[in-house]
Amino acid sequence: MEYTVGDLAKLAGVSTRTLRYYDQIGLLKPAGINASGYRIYGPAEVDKLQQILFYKSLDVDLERMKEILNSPTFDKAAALREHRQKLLAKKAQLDLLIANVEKSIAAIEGRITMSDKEKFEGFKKELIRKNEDQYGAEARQKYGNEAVDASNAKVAAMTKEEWEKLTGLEKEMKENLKIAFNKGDPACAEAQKAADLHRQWLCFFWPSYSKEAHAGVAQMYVDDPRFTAYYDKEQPGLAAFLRDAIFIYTGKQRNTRNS
Amino acid sequence: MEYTVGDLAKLAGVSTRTLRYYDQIGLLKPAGINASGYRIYGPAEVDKLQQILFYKSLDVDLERMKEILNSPTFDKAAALREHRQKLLAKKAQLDLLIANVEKSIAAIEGRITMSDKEKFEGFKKELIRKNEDQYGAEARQKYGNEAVDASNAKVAAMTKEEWEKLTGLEKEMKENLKIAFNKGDPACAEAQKAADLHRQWLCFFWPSYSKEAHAGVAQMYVDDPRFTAYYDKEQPGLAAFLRDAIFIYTGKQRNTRNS
DNA sequence: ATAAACCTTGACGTAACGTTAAGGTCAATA
DNA sequence: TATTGACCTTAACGTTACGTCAAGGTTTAT
Repeated sequence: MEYTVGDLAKLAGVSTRTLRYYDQIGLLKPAGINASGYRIYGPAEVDKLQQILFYKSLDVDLERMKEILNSPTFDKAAALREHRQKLLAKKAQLDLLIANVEKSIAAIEGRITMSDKEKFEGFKKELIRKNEDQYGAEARQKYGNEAVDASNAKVAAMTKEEWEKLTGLEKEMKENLKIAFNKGDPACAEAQKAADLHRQWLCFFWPSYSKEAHAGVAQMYVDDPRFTAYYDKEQPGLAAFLRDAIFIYTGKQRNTRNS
Repeated sequence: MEYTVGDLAKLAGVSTRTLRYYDQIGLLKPAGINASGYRIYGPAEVDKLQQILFYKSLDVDLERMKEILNSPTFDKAAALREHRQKLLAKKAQLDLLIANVEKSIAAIEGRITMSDKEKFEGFKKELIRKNEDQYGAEARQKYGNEAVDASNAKVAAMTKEEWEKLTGLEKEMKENLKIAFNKGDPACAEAQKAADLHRQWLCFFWPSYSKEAHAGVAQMYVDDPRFTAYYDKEQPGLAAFLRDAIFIYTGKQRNTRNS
């Protein structure tokens, strides 16, 4: 398969100017030149252009590409594996930026206040990474705090309205639940109100509501430690109490379940 | 808080030249100039610079930034949410590139032969995306919600025995996942084992398995705060790592993997 | 009071092309 | 056969987002 500049350009999605420039700087010379002075590229050049575009997507400058691609010890597979690693690193960096954005959204909405220093942390890390990228260092990944903040900030990714409604629902539910818990009766008005609010909360996530599913979730709050911990944190026994209230709300019989 | 160019530059991790340039082109004017002609920046400028750096990380050119930031209808929170969407889109694009790299490695190792056209597909898609990015097309992420919510409903309806089987699977998956996470490679054996266990876990609920749905759920683990919080609680970054592993797993599914 | 460490405004350099400009080549058509 | 239009060529200046001196004024610390 032989290509002229235009053919290869179209194939690769780059401009003909780009190919001529690569020829000019000696990055990608055509396989030959025909009688009328046209550049002719072969399959080897297609492969090399692919390599070039890969590296380009990584922001490797053309000078460095020449070094890499002209190296006699150049192992394609190894280069691609390295490339993959870099792409993954880039993605990790993106995660960091996303976390920062989400944090900023939260800040604007008044839930968190960020110090001026904090505002730039994501970008500073990016600078460091770029440096490391450029000079081939492979050390990285200790973004502990940021990642934790990221997961917190995920909540911020919801629209403001969603967030407010959700937190409002949850807060109201908990208030009712605590009052009911102190009364000790999962059938009392407050407990049933809490169960109803919990249903609304669930409906926020679920496309369709069913009593059975609702009861199932309530049971899971007791069986699954991650949920139990959440509810029992403020008031031990609250998870089980909520389950009882929901069982009554959904009409499920209180049978022999332990915990 | 008042800053001179050097102060702000240090804070933001940019050069003083950059700040003078932004002043020059009217992108970021200082709050004022003191008696000796020094530029003085205030908190509003810190915020604006942050916005600028956000957009810069997206390859938005400075001219467009002026339009965006000087727009009277400019809503910071909305802009950030849009920004976040773009970052997520960029990440999706990275996933595409990674898939392409994986494919190329396979091709080099003789498992597949790629046509010349195929070799450039990833890059062409990138071009399209860049265009869409530039001209304000919106994000489109449709998959995930229904599937995940459906699975939640099923979890809720489960018996305790089923639940225990499930948690067993999950525990084993997590063990593999943590080992893999420490290695840092979502393509390594443990990570892929974890992805496979995760598939089994999913098959517990799903009537039919599909790679696309699997990948969709993996993405949800990162997008949905409920899941992210769960995975990242023990090991920050784990949700994203699991997603990456699953993306590789679902992309490589064709290569004789059994279980 | 003098150096170090800031700040100022030019002004030229750069990477990786985009964009004319001015012209040669090739296949198909009037 | 001549011309059109889509190719190709080299040459050269333009662009973006700064980096990098240069030449000089200001502030702070000793």
